Amino acid sequence: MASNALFAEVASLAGDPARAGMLHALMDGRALTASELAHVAGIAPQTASGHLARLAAAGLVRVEKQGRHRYHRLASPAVARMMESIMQVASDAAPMRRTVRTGPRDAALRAARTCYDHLAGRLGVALADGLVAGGHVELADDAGLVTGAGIGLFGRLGIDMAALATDRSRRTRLLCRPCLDWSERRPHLAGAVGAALCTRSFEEGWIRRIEGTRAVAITPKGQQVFRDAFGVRHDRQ
Amino acid sequence: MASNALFAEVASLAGDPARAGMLHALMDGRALTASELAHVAGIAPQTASGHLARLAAAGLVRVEKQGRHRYHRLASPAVARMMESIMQVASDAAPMRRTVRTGPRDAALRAARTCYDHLAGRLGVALADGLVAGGHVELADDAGLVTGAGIGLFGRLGIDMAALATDRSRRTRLLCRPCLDWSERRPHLAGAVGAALCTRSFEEGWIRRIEGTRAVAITPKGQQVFRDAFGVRHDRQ
DNA sequence: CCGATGCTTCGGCCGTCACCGTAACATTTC
DNA sequence: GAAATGTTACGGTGACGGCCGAAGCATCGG
Repeated sequence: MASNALFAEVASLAGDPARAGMLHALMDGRALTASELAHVAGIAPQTASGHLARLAAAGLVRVEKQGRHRYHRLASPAVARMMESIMQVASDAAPMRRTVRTGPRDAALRAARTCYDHLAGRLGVALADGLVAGGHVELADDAGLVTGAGIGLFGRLGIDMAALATDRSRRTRLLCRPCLDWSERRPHLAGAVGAALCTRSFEEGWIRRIEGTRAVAITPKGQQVFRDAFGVRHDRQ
Repeated sequence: MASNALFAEVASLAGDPARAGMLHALMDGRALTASELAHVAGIAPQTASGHLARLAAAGLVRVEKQGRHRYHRLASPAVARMMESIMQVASDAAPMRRTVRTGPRDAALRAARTCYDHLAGRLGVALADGLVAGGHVELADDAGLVTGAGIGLFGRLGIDMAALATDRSRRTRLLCRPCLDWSERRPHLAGAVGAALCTRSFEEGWIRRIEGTRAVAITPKGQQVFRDAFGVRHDRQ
């Protein structure tokens, strides 16, 4: 079977620690330069360059040259979903191993972070919980949908569900997807709705990025909105 | 980040051609012996044994000893979904490569096959199309749901939607999920409903396995049922 | 109890690949 | 134009890991 070789190549590319680190860093959906990626992976720039060339040739990342910089980003949401699913399997296996050493830097990540194009961590899970509790969203293991009440809520927050519909998915209620959180081990909101909610949160200043990581900080304004609109309590821990 | 090492380990395990072949063979959801897996991967039994030990230690496969045989199966649906998502990325990259040589043995696979626990290939896509066209199912990129009419249809086929509900997902309409087909590049039906439909199809003799592969053959009875219930025409090519 | 079968462990060979030093190329800035 | 910065190309080194042959354990059948 010819597809087997391609499969192995893709998985193998993701299987190198250095490349995995780079892909991980790209999971926030932003475009980074080769030097930045080399730094996060802890390798020399020329080594990173080679890795990135291979990742680009295989269609995992997309490069975009701009002046003397070359910005790299994940090639597609499909790649991000692949990363998620591998993380999922990895964290399933984790409990059986020795204690997962949670460094202090992980704390911010666990509190709130971006997961490619949507929000994850305790914030992401709390938002999903709040939406479910409020009857705005229904989530199952494999799928999710936005209710009529949810369409109204999102509309009031400036997210037009009808505008999110693509050619393929005209049923606006289906534009959401559960994404199992690797730190919380519970679902959070992904899909078009999750992405729109994340984008909106940045636009409105409800959250802001913490420099150099995928973690995000919740602003006072954000805490108020999340509490009022979604019923999310202040995250104390 | 500690999770990075686990991630790389899992991806790396899937990235070896021999192991990828074995995992691929396990994608039909059945349990196979170490010898069978060694055969499909084209390696010596002792080599396969080492691979399988590592896969089991990492939580990708589950072993089940039965007499002098040791049956291996995928550890969880999460592993199957990971495999699917990697295949997805791999097939996205494929068009850019040289022509995907489709051996004659692939023909049966393209016509109809199992994808872990549900049906894929032209049959799987045609079933999904028929269900959508008939208003029994709604499918978007990220999610799917069964309509009221769909619940009735599945009920008449002996699939009780209420019985499929788990603790987590009480909303029976959400028990379905689109799974992008690597050969057809269009979605087919996965999730609890897809799995139940596949199981039912074997029970009722609508399809039967083709020895030694994931491909399945559609029986005359099956062709009639698929045509009458789902509007699937006879698959000519 | 003995041979056959399925599976695993051990030891050694060999290819692959990640890595960096050095150097060249491209682009921006002064 | 020259220096600085970001990126790519090349060559050599070292290590990790896949592979098989041979031998050691389990289990089943006679």
